[in-house]
Amino acid sequence: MTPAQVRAAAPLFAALGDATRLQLLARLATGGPGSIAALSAKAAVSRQAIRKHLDVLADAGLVHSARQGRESIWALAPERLAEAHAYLDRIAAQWDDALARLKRFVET
Amino acid sequence: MTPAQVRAAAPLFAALGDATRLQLLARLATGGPGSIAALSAKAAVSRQAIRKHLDVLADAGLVHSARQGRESIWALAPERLAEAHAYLDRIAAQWDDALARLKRFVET
DNA sequence: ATCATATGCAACCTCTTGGTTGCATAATAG
DNA sequence: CTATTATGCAACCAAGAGGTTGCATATGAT
Repeated sequence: MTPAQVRAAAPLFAALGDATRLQLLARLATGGPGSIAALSAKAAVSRQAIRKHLDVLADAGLVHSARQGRESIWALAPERLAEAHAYLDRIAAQWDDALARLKRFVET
Repeated sequence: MTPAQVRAAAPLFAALGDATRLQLLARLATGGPGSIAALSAKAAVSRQAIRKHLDVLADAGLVHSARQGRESIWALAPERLAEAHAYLDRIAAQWDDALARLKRFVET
C-alpha cells in the first residue's frame, strides 16, 4: 500500500473508532434501515447525538440517508462498505506478512 | 458479536484512525523494529509527537517497546495483532451478511 | 383546525487529541 | 572527562469530538 492509501484509510478507521457508532452500524447491519428516532430509541445518548454520529458515518461513506415524509431513513452504504472491507483485508495481509517474518526471525 | 465485543473493538479502531499511526504501523510491518529516533526520522512531526503516537498504539496493544541501552526499541505486538485481524474478519462477515441481505432485497 | 411527532439547526460546554517547546537525565563516543 | 545522542517528562495550546439544551419547522394523525 502506498502512503497515500494509508492516509486515506485513517478517516475510515476513525469513523469506526467509537462504540456508539459501531453499535449503530451493528444495528443497521442486523435490523436494516431505520429512522433517527428508531435508531436512537435504545441508545444511551440523545437523538441529536445519534444524529451527529450518523453524519460522521455518512462522511466516511459508510451510511446514507433519504428523507421519507417527516422522517429520514438511514441505511448502510453497500459500495463503500465493500471498499472498507477490502481495505481491512489488505492491511491484514500486510500485518500477516510482518507476523510471518517475526515468527521466522524468532525460530531462527 | 455481543454489544460488549463491539464496545471493545472501538478503542482498537480509534488507535488505527490516525494517518501518522497507520504509517508507523506500516513502517514497523515492513522495516521491522526501530528506535524512536529511527521511527521519527522521516516523520513530519517531532520526536515527542511520534512518541505519543507509539504510546497510543501500545495502549491499544498493537506495539510494545523494550529499552536497549540508551534507546528504546519498538516493534509490532504479534498476539494482539492477530486478535485485531480476527476482529476485522468478524465485522467484515457481519457486514457481508448485511450486504447480501440488501442485495436480495433489491433484487426481489 | 389542532395536537403530537420527527427532524433540523445553533449555541454552548467540557474533555481529549495531536503538537510544540524546554529542560533534565542516562548512555555512548572520543 | 567531556561532548553528543537518545529519551523521558511536564507545561502549554489550539482545534476537534461528543454531548446537551432550546427552539423552529415540517408532517401526520384526530
